[in-house]
Amino acid sequence: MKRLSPLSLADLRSQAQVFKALGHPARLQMVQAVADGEQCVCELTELVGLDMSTISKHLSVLTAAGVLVSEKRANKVFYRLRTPCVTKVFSCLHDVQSAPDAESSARCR
Amino acid sequence: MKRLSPLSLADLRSQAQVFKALGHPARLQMVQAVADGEQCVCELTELVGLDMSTISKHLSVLTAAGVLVSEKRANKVFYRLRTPCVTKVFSCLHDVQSAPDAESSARCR
DNA sequence: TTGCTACTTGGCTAAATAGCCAAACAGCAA
DNA sequence: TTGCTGTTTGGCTATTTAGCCAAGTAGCAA
Repeated sequence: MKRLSPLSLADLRSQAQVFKALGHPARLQMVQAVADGEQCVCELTELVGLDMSTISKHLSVLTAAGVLVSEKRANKVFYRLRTPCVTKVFSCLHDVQSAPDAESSARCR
Repeated sequence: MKRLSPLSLADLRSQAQVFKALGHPARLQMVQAVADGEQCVCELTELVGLDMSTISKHLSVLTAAGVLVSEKRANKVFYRLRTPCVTKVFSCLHDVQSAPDAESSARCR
C-alpha cells in the first residue's frame, strides 16, 4: 500500500474541509447530481426538497471547500464540479461501507 | 465519466456519515497515521495532542462510520483501517484541492 | 487484595451547524 | 420605471459537536 506522507496542519485542515463539505446528505446528493452535469440552484432545490436559502448556503459550503464552482448565466446560477476527481471518491466510499470487515484489501477498485 | 446511480436516502446518509467522520483535522490525522499500520490510543493521543478522552471519542466516531476497527490486546486498544480503500480517497482529494480551476479532468489519477 | 496503566463514559460549556422566514439583490422584460 | 424570477444574505432558534475534567472500567502484576 502506498505510504502516506504526513500532512501539514494546513493541509490537514483543508482536506478535512473537503470531507466535511461532503459530510451532509443534502450536500452529497447535490454533488452527485452535479456530477452528471451542471445544475442551477432551482433544480437542486427541487431535487433535495429544502428551502432554497438552505440550498444556497449548502452550495456555498461546497464552493468554499473547492468541490464546486458556479457560473451565472442570465438570472440563473449554475453549479458544477470543480474537478471530476470527486466522483472517484464515491466508488471507493461504497467499498468502505460494504467491506465485509477486515483485510478485504484486494477488492478495492 | 462514469455515471452515478442515484443513491437511496439511507445510502446518502451512511456515505455522508463516512465523509463527516473524515471531516475533522484530528480524525483525518489519525486515519492517516493508522493507514501506515495499527496504532493504540496512547500513540494517537501523543500524535494529535488532545486529551485522551477527546481522542477516544473521535475514534468512536470513526468506528461508527465504518472507517476504523479496533482490537483490544492486553490493556491496550489498537485501531486500524477497516479497509485500505480509504487511502485512495486521500490521493484523489489532493487533486481536488490542487486542481487549477476547471476541467483539469485528465489529470485525475 | 491493591495498584498501576490504558481506555471509555458522563457531564458540562462554548462554539459551530442546519433549518426556516424575510429581506435584499441581480437580470431580464415590459 | 415597475414587476417578475432566481439567488443570496441576515437573523433567529434548535440541535449538534468539540473539548476538557472527573469518574468509571478492564487487564495485568505484585
